[in-house]
Amino acid sequence: MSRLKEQAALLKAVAHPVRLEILDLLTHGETCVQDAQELLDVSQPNLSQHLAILKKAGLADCRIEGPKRCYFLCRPTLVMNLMSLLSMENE
Amino acid sequence: MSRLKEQAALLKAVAHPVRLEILDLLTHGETCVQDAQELLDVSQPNLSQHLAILKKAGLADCRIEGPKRCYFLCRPTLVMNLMSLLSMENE
DNA sequence: CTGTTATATAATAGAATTCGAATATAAAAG
DNA sequence: CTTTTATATTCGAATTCTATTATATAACAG
Repeated sequence: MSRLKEQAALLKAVAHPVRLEILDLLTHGETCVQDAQELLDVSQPNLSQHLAILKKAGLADCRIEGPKRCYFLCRPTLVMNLMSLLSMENE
Repeated sequence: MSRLKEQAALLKAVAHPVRLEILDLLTHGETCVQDAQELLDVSQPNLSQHLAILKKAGLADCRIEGPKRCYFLCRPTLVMNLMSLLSMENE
């Protein structure tokens, strides 16, 4: 049952349109917040909040590079498989 | 972007431990509410609510059989693939 | 009809999510 | 130092989710 809770928590972290978009971005490679913001039409604080949620869920992490944070996927295969599942019209 | 919202909505419907358990049950075949309740440790009204959420998300539907409702998966392949993704420890 | 079984719906209260606004931090530039 | 750039954190209000309780509906039995 705690297994189910973990799985549900993971799904909850993904279950948001902006976070899906972030994850999709990250499948194309490491991205810093600034670059993501230009592509995503979200405010900077809100983007930070979403990134924090993904990080907490163990899906993303970041590397510090000067004043920038470069985010990347921790479980790229999982994310990519999930995305491809979602993108199938039927089944 | 509305595509993303739809995908997020689908994930949200799945992102709950009880609903994950229900979906898992349904992968084993059609199940009536009564039988599900015995296996799931949820109250009858709560179970009905969760089933309604899955139905609304287009993941499940039911067949009326006398006083019983037999629930089944509308997109079994999607659900099964999702479950198997979630059950992998890494990746 | 009346009661019983199986399920759904409505109402509510409390918890959690969401986003915007303001503020904080930390690195680098000057 | 002071300012600027890049990002994070905090707070609060609005919304949404969740579970419980109570009530409703629908089919069937007697």
